[in-house]
Amino acid sequence: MSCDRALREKGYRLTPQRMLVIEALHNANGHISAEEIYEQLHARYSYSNISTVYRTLELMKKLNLVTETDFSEGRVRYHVAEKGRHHHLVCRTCGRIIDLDESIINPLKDTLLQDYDFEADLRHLAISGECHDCYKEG
Amino acid sequence: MSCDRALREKGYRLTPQRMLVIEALHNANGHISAEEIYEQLHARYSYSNISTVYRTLELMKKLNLVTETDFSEGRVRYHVAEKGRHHHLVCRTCGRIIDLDESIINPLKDTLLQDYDFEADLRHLAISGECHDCYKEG
DNA sequence: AGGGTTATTGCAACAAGTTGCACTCATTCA
DNA sequence: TGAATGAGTGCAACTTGTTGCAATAACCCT
Repeated sequence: MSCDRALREKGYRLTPQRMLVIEALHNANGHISAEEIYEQLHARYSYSNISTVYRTLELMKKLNLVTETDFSEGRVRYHVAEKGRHHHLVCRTCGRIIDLDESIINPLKDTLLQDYDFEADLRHLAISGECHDCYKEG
Repeated sequence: MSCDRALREKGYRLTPQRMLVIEALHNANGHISAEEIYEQLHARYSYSNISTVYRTLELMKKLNLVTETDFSEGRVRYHVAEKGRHHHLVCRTCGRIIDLDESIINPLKDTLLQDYDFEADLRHLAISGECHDCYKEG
């Protein structure tokens, strides 16, 4: 759906650069890096700069339009917020990734809200650890 | 207690650089950054390099001697693992930090282990969100 | 449609962290 | 004790991401 409109409605300008960043995010099926977004932007609009990509992503994070997730691969990845509310378990040994429904975090969120009056932002986590097979061997 | 001994026992060498990194970590009350560790190291041992600090911290993380925590301040901070098992709630609006006992995460850890056979590494988290006062205003 | 306002951009410099390589030196073993 | 081994280091180059600033251009208003 329309990230474009969300930006406009909040009073932000809809530049060609921003439109292309949004398009790249929507076309990516799954998680895309800033560098990959920039490649697509630059291919169609050569007077552009990766700092614009970072600034656009920063803005979209602030507006809850994208989530940022660190899979411990040296760069973070982005994902349209509404396209899938989920988390990941990342095995530090074999790299295997297990997907998780968002609801698994709800009890923790509820506890933090009730006991600490804290509204935790826990969308799209990548939780590091060890999967069953690797744990057995280690 | 003796990080020194832990390194030796695992067959790693105890160099002056490593000893000074360990000392800085132990003397710091609270969370210390790589840069701060390097300042202390360099003051006493001028032929040293910050990459050694990073490599030592990496090794100590692997051996569960230190934990690394990202307070969203542009650099991560380190902490001797045994000196306090806890987490932090960081308010993204006012920056306030609320400390949390380690046990708060246990139900989630248990769920991940039972339902997904996944041994989650959830030590020393900094959970971002909004505290009561800021949430009321937003 | 055209002009003014100011958000947004490109650029270049910067900061944190990582990596490959050649050299050093702690440890092992004869 | 002295040589061989390879873990550990310093250095320099690199990667990802951030920031200040001057120039640009999207949007609003007439």
